[in-house]
Amino acid sequence: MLFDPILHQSIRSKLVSMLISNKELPFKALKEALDVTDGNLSSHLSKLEKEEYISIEKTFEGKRPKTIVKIASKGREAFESYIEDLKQFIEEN
Amino acid sequence: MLFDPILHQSIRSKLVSMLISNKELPFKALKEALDVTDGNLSSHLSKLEKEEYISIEKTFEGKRPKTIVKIASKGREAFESYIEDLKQFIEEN
DNA sequence: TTTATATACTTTGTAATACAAAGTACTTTG
DNA sequence: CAAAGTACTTTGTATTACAAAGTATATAAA
Repeated sequence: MLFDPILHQSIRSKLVSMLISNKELPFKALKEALDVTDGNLSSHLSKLEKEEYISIEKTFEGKRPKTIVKIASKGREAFESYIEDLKQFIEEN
Repeated sequence: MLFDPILHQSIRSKLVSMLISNKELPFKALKEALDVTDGNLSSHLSKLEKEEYISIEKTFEGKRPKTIVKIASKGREAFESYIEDLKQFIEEN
């Protein structure tokens, strides 16, 4: 039984977890909480968006660009399954 | 908090888990249980051995080569920590 | 008895990943 | 208005994860 390869990665699982408990988060908040470089976060977000696990909304805060990230239903379901898989793995060990 | 990159991989975590509950296992049994190709298993074993998570013993069964794999103390400890990390992650979610 | 097939692996090649560095497009500040 | 800052994305690269091909020996078939 293989774990979901999209979520079985330290940064992405934490990222998705944050989006589930927060409804929406800006790029900067994610970057700081996850302690990653801009480029690294950008590529993880692109990957999650491509898989439709999250949605990315580009807005403005005053005159500055602002990227708002939200969980998508597919991402929420995948995360729940992933947690169940982890639970089962732990129970077996 | 990042998960141990050696263990945070579907095949390797399952492999190490098998070694913890089995004391020792031959190459073939691992290959069949994990449902991987020879090459893939070989490289995962090499990686775990390089990290001293496992030990690999080359013996013979009759005239045929036989590779016996065992958990090493470092691997056992790392696995226990990894499980604790997973538990904590689950509790937070 | 050479030839083929099987066993038990390891090495090599390659596509995908994870990351930082560099780049883009502004905006603010000295 | 030049320099520095903000908010990202794109590019380059080292590392992975995997299967295909290779190595070495053993057994079976012709």
